[in-house]
Amino acid sequence: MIVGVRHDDLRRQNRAMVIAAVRRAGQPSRTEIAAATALSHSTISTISASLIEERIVIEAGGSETAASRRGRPQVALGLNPGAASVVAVVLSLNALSATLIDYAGREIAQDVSRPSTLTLSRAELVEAVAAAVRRVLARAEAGAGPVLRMALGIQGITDSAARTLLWSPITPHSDVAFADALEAEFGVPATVENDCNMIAVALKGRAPQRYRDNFVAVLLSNGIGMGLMLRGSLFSGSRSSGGEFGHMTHIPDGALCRCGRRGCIEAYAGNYAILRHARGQGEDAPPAADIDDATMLELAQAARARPGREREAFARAGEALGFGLGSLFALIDPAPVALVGHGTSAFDMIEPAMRAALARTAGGRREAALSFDLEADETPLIREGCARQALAFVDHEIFAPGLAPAAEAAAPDYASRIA
Amino acid sequence: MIVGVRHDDLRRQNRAMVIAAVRRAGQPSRTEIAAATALSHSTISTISASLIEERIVIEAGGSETAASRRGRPQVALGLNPGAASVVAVVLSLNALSATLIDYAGREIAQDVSRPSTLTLSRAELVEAVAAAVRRVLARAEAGAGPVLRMALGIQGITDSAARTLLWSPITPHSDVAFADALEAEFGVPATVENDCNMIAVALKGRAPQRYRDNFVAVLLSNGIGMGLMLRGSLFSGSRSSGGEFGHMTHIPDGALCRCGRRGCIEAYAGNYAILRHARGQGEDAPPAADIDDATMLELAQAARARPGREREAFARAGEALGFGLGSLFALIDPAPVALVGHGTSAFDMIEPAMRAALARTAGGRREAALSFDLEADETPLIREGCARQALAFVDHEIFAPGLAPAAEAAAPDYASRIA
DNA sequence: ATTCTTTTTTTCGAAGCTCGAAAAAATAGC
DNA sequence: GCTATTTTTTCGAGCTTCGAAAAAAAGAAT
Repeated sequence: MIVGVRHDDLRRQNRAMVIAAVRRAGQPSRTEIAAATALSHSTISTISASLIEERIVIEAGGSETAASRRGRPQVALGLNPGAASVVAVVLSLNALSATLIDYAGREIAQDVSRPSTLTLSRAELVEAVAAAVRRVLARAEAGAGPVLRMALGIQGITDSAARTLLWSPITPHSDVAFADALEAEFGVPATVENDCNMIAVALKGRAPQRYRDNFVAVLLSNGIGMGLMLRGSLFSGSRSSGGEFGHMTHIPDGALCRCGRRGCIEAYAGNYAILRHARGQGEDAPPAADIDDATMLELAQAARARPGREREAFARAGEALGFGLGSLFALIDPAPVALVGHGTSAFDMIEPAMRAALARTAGGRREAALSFDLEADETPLIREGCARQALAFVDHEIFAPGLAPAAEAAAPDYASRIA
Repeated sequence: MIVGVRHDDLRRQNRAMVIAAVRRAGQPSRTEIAAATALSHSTISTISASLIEERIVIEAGGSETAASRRGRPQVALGLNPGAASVVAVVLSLNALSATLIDYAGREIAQDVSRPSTLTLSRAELVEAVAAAVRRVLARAEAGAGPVLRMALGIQGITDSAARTLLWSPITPHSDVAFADALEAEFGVPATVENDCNMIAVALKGRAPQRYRDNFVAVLLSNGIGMGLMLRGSLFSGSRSSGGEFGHMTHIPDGALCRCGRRGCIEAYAGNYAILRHARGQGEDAPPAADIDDATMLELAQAARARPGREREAFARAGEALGFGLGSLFALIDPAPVALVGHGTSAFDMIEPAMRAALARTAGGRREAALSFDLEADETPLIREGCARQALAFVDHEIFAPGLAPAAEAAAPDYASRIA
């Protein structure tokens, strides 16, 4: 339902805007905030006064105010690190980390452990996560702000409310209600986020100029994941965490996929598929659940050294990715593409076939000059994305609370073209 | 850049909201508008007073006020048909229509003609459209409101600013600048819209309950088109009119497509592909540009009558559509699907193979019970979509002018899940 | 050392918007 | 004709933002 804009929404909205401007710019002066938000100086003055009074923002004693020009020096504002904190948890195959992050986005404490995720029972898995959070909270210094949000990044499919892990390759259990468990124990709102979505959030945060409105992050590991940003915000399907790029069909009724179906992109481009082909096991060989990085590096070396099955396996992976990206571009044209994960270490073996395939698709016709950003280690990105996502929640829903902004307020289509 | 909400944006926004509420509800009372927008009665009273003074809205003399209850009767408000008018032009293969529509959305006049679009020169094609607009304007009655917007719906690819037809199967010319030509002659802002996008807009207007946030309209004709609605607004790619579902890859290096590439969905599911296969011409046979509906009906009859090439051709079309939809669902899960166009008349021959293919995809796993809405005649939908799109522009940009609403105002991701 | 310039930030009154309560309007029921 | 009921308008209060002017704080000039 369309809903009108009330008068108090206005303040809420502008408060959120000021917080966002400070988070983005780091240590902006009031004048810079006014310029960034197009609000008047007096308004910024009023809003920042109340934010300072509430200890959300602090005056960061005009330290490195660049070359001090003439005139009254700007006084830098910064987010008060002690205003709040959030927990970012990253759970992947046999690896778990929990990180406590202050309101300014800096790491306070971290706990890393290596549970055997494939063999743990459902209760043990949940307990492992809870215990990691417990440990990292115990490790926090006295001055840390109250924990106001937790985000758990996991490879797999979550429900659309981000409360439950529906399915994941790292555990045999389905429908694991992580968010409820964490909320029950710690009394802090929590969400379960898809790892690739968090990667996309992190990329947008790191390079907002490059990763602006539409882009895609593809994770190359044992499986193939995707995080999709459309019109500047994360796109997840209507019913689940969305973006299952790896399970688009590449070859109808083709190679056996980990998901039980046939011909998925992943069944050609996932690590298990590359390994399977390199070892000449045929397309019906059951996918390996856990392949260590060293094995994949060996395969890549072998592929570089001489023609043969290994080289062919990487080329087939590239071909699958190229056709998949071509179809993706045909549909939604998400210009920059980031490839993330250990699989990128063999990108030199993958790229030629990928570009060749892409060039043969309709979506790829404008992509001849497309460059791919590579990032081998996905874990820091996932952690960073979780932290950003959690902090954004605190910014909007706790420090600028009120009614949700009208969905209607999104720019209408004919206008969005002009912008 | 994020931009703050100014004080006057508020009025603009709420004005637009009231206009939208009236357009949606038809003849609502002030009380109903207040309920729909969650604004107070006093605000609605003020805003509607000024809209009435400006002759945008009129009091529609409490006519059919249902069973007149006790109390002061509601006075229905309606859009003033004479406040403005828009022109919706639909150009398709060898067919052209221009329709003048009043501000209340009712048809005032129409002009239908049959130019040979494939053989006209670029200038003649533009002139044909301009002439149709000229004729329909001449046919308007005296009381019609000023024309404030034109929208031209065409099969093909338009630029992202909706000003130029980049490519279309209905003409050999590319980069036809229809919008500039129309604006130059008539002095009215004009846009060129993709036909399938307009179909999606029309569906949303006709059944907003069913076609709400995420859905897709697929046009089955000589080519395969798609209109994609994401989060309640039309999605077009970053650079062009987007959604080239028909050119997602079905079979790598497969059948020859009209676009010159190989293996596109269209190269199996388009009319020319069905015809080609039914006649045993092989996958490299050049696509026919114009196939009349009677031919396709004959093929469907033959397929129904007996097994053979015709039946096989429709099954292959279904299979291509099924795998394509499966990939689409894997990516973005746009729950309701509408199939539009003359191709739906053979849907009984297409559906079984389509569902079978869909069931074999990851995206199709939840779609067993998916029902497809069929609509054989696409032209009225395109016209309706153009009219709605043009009227929405008048509503927002002319009758509630001001700065574009902040893009930032879109609901943040964690919130959108709850809604 | 003092005054002038320049730039940032705050203050203050004005204008605009929405809201709630109360009043006015308009009709059905008795 | 009076009362009850519902819709619509009116009016003052309370926010918010804005522009202009004032205040603050520093470097530059004398």
